[in-house]
Amino acid sequence: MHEELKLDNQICFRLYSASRLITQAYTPMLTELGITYPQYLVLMVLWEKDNQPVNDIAHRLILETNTVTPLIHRMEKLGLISLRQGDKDKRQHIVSLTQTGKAMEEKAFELIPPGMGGRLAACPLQLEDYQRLAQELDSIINTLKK
Amino acid sequence: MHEELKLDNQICFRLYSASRLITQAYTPMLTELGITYPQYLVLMVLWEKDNQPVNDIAHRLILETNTVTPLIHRMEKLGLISLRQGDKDKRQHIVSLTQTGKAMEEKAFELIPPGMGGRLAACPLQLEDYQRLAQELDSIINTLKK
DNA sequence: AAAAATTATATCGCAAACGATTTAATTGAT
DNA sequence: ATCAATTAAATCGTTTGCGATATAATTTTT
Repeated sequence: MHEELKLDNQICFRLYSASRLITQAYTPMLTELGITYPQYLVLMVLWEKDNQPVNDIAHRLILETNTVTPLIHRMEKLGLISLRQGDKDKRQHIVSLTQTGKAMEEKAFELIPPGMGGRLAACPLQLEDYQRLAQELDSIINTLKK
Repeated sequence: MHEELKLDNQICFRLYSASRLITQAYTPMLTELGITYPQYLVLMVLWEKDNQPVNDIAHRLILETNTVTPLIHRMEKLGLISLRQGDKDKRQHIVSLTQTGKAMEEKAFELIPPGMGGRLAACPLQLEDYQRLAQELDSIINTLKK
């Protein structure tokens, strides 16, 4: 039995598990909003800066367009965003928030930070632990994204 | 614009991105072995302890059986594992490694630790950083898993 | 300016995740 | 012992994630 191949020694498995569990913790609030976690990510990108081409959203989320395109189209059907062709570059599809999409920011603000705070209240990590964790994760992300 | 809803302030987005990127870093080696990352996780569980029911594997990986069952069946088709009914509890399906599945441990040992070491060599984190990271992730995982 | 290379998005197919439900076997309660 | 509750797997449907490929528009080369 090689130590390197034990599940308990895998940082990757921890990231995978923590990521899934924390996404699951978001789910009750997101269900109340009628969206999924990746859809919430797209909304956060657009709340910060509206009217972005698919590619910029994908780049910001470190995803490929073959993931983002269908996601965007589902969100269009939900009435959260609208699409129009770019006028400078006709290949681009510019994604914009609808009124519904914009209005969701306030609802998310009321639901999600308190909801997640409650969910993580039992976690022994302090503010500075989360800050260091964020830095460590950024190191990994920056090393691995090409 | 609420600070709490900025992408850059989300620990969850960092976990999601780091998890996907590190899984992607495994992919070239796993492709050489002919398996996926979740299949590799199942193999690690079985390399540590062979002949486990589906439920125990799911529990170890913090997954539901509706994820693990199809995964197991794909691995059976690949010839990595075999399934038999439990003799004590006939509801259980016991998962066992085949010779191919057992033999893959050595190949994985030769490919994956050096491959991932190379991929993360440019990452500024030190051994103690990874150890602390592991602890912090364990805190989150233990808080959120019911 | 025409041809070649690049880029933006979309399409296709497959493997995960996961909520919800189903089936069969086991355990617990009366 | 019988009936109800629980448990182990499986099935179904939807959304992601991603490799591979396709299409159309733009940029670069020649």
